[in-house]
Amino acid sequence: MRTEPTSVFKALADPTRRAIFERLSRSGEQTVHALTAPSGVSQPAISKHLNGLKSAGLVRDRRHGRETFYRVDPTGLASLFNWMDYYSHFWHERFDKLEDLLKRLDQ
Amino acid sequence: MRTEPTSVFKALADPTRRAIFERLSRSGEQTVHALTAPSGVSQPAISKHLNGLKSAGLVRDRRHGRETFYRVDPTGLASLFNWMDYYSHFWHERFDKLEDLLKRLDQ
DNA sequence: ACAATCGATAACCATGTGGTTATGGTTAAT
DNA sequence: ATTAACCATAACCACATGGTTATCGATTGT
Repeated sequence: MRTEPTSVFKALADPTRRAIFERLSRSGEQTVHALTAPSGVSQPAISKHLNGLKSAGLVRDRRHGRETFYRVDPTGLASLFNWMDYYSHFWHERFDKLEDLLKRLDQ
Repeated sequence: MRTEPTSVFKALADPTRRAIFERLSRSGEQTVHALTAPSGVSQPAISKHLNGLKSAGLVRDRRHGRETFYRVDPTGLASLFNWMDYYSHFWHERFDKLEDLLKRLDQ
């Protein structure tokens, strides 16, 4: 695959946008209204952030009446996983599994 | 740990900066001069990018005479690994290993 | 001693970005 | 039929960002 991960890195570089993504990951599908409430920014700001996440392939939307539900698209992180997996070889050849690295970093 | 990964995401979101990081990963320690040559941008631009990577904890520098050598600091990616590991639980509960997810995404 | 090289910094510029308020189009509620 | 709610878009603003050229201090080479 090896797709260009720039858009994904950019989308996740903003704390507000990452908070939206994390909330959708934890709590599942949410309306714009529900995402706006605890965010501390205006509804148009949330709409723009959601559009950014959508352009990066990280979320999908579903219209139902006057509401729009957003949910995480897990495949959107493929480029990120690929990038980290690919370059981890150069940093830590001694780790033959990414999982091992994760365990060590947790300590 | 669960440190704030914003600075790392930001640092890697720029293609020029990511190219520098990737080159340092592949080829090891490099001077600013060596990094500037194939980059397509000016030396001050490279210096600024290196400073950004350094602030994010992704590289370290070593002065030797009039040259400055930069190298990857592998621990700088800890927050990124942590973030991805933590949230991968919410996306794909059925994957009990991150490694499995990587394999599937490669197809 | 003098000249050249390396790399960081300053000053500047164009563009991008994250926020706002205002508004309009749909849909739901009264 | 009106009114209210939901969400996207437009217009705008302040600031960040990625680039440039000019320059300077420090080191190396002649």
